[in-house]
Amino acid sequence: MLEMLPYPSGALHMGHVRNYSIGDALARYMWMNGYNVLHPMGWDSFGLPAENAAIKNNTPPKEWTLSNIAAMKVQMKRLGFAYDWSREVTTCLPDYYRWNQWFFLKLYQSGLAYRKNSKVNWCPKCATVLANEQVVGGMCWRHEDTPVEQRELEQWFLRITKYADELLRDLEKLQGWPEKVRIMQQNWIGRSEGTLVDFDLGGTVGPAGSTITVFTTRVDTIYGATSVQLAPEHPIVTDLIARNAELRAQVEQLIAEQRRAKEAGDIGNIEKHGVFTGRYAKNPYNGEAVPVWVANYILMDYGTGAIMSVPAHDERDYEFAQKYKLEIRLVILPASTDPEETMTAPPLPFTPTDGILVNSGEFSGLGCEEAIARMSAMAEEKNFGKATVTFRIKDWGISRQRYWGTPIPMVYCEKDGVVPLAEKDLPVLLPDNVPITLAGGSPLASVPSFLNTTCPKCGGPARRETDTMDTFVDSSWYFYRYADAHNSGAPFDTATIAYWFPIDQYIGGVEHAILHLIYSRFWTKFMRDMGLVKNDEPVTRLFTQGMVIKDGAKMSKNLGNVVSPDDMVARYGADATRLYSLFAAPPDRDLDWQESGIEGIQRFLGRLYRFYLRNRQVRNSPQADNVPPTELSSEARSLQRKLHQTIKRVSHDFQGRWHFNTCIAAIMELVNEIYSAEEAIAGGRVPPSLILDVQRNIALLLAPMAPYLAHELWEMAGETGNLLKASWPKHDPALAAEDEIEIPVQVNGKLRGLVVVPAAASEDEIKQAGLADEKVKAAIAAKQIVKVIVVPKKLVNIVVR
RNA sequence: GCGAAAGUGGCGGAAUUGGCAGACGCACCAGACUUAGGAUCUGGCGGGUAAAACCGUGGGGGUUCGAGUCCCCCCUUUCGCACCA
Repeated sequence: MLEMLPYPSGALHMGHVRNYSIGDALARYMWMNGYNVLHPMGWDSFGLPAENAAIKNNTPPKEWTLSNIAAMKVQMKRLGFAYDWSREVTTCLPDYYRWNQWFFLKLYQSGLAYRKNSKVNWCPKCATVLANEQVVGGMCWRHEDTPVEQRELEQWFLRITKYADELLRDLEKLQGWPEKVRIMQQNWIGRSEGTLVDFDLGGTVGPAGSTITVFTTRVDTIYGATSVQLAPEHPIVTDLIARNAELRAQVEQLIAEQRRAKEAGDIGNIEKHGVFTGRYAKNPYNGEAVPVWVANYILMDYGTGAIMSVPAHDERDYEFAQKYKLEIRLVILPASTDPEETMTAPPLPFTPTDGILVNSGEFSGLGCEEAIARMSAMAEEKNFGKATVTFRIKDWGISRQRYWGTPIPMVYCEKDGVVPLAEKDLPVLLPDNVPITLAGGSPLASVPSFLNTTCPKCGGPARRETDTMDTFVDSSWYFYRYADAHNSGAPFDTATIAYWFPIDQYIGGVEHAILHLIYSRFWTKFMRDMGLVKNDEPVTRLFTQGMVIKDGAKMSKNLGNVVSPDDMVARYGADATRLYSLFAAPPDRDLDWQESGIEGIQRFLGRLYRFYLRNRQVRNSPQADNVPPTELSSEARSLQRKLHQTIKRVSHDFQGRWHFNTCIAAIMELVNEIYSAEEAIAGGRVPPSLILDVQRNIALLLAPMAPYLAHELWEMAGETGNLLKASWPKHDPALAAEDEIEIPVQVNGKLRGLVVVPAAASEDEIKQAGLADEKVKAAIAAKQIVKVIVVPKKLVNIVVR
């Protein structure tokens, strides 16, 4: 049972309290059901806020982070979450991050970590690089108002794309994950099957034989291609503008437009512009030379950065062709059972894939799908293209120009170039007393004692890599460490992992649907391939809880609507705080925090407590003197029935849908029932053994959700053993059963009366009782009964005319 | 634009399979206890009516003896994706 570990910002917020209250309730429930539950906690403790705090308060990141951890641990303990602290994982400590470095070396050896000069996302506020996943709508994921810039930098990348296909395919296996998260990952991976086709530029531009390779998912429409469109940053364009000043100016404008749109996050709405290069490229299928354009709606980082433009069968191409009066050539007709329709030209652009090819040489008459297969095969045969698969997901850039992260264990030697450290030289320790600025550039580069080292290969002078790792590296495998937290010879022991993994249940916010959860899946697959783990996936079941809302908005410091857990605990107690976070909404939905709501919970707990206080003497009653149900007073029998019904309802919700709000409501109903039986209890009409039974069971039912009070009540009921080791109660169906039930009687579907019948009444008896009801009689007087519907135990409906 | 989820009293939310809509809690009203009540206990509480009738689950149609629940169309909100070739 695992909840996502927090970033140690200094204080828990209500979102954490909710997340951990859900997880703790489930862990405790599982313990009471006899399972061996591993329920750990840790700290995702590298990252930028520690550096910001260092600047602001002049406190070293390490000090700030460790004191935050200490403070938050106190908060967690106060809330009563049952974690195994002996397995605590703190990612910023060397005994953890050394294994990040170890993994990095393994990745490097496997060719999965590599260095590349590339255009990267740069957040000026963070003064560091961001992974693609950390760019949200053109903005930094941490600074919603800061546009991400593009910079050219040399960076370390992890080859997550090697697993792109498997990451996509295995989503199928994750049936215990929310559909929504699977779809988000599927979109992120963005697999697309298509064809690469070379358009020959030979004789028209550049050196003879040079080609433009386009990527298309609709090669079947290629006879309708009337131009080729290049991304403004395409290498061929770069080459062309080097020799054409006029074109250069125009292309630069396109680039600027594209960049602006990207930064504004509305690249989807960019006004399509283009410029003709004056060159032509040859369509290898029909030998036709089509004009080559540069257009701002073509992105260099998708596919090949070049497309064939088929205006008749693509919306974007259609729009573009209309604007520039390019030829629009129809090559697909609708395939319809109606021959008339098949012959008529469809409204343009016509994009379905179930049409029939026309004007397409030898391929005319084929259906689209078959045409795609045959045309791809032909391209490969004749060596001008091939079927291919592209992905939207890119390799994971992990270099960060920051101090507070895992040092990357590589050195640069003048003689030997890039050299990995040996495993025995790990960990590369993060030095203390490093001046932190947000000036940009890696802070570690300013620390000579860190920077200057010797080459592991030749022993000559070398300098260390000064970038640190993205913190998502830390969280990609932290949960494995819980299972073997003190292993100093390996990240963990494989056999131990095989016992605990995959994680049965992981709980956290949906905001990690892509970043953390896709990196973790990648990391697991890599570890499996190196033989370190046996599972293909880290997490069998994932649950994403809703946000905590106040006054209609997500709690945030900016809006000033945060509720402090410490305040709540001080005013209402830990149990009430936890219980309210479970009661106010089902866990998958957003929760609206209302101060008056938690007061109601506190009242309920008080009511419950007073019942135990008033009836302390029952603890001495012999449990064995059970009175047969038939000999109980009606008040006692009602109470007994309600008790067993409550056990049934609470157990059911714990096993199924985790609607703790209705669990708590059920226990409240039971307490209300107790209060209505108060007089009977005082009058001695409820046997002490039954009262004691009620007391013991309520303590058990409440134990997962309100542990402090539950333990106290458990003792008040005369028990001394550990409540978590007591078994979860079972209801007795016979005792839960009603003797009599109320049956609504409808006439033509409208409620007209209520009759009380024995629970075991036959259909006919129910029907007769319904027909005999005075109100019903009145409603059907002078009407003809067409039929009578009797649903056993549910209702009677009399249809009259 | 595409995809998903949601829409129920004054509020948070119940109604697990088509079967008494509004459990439970909050707020509110009344009463009891009390010097006092922001404590506690009891009762009331969708709209409407003197009481009924009747009307009520975003709107409009439909299926059914019966629809919050199933089907069709539409509206609103939230989230995700968005020239992905």
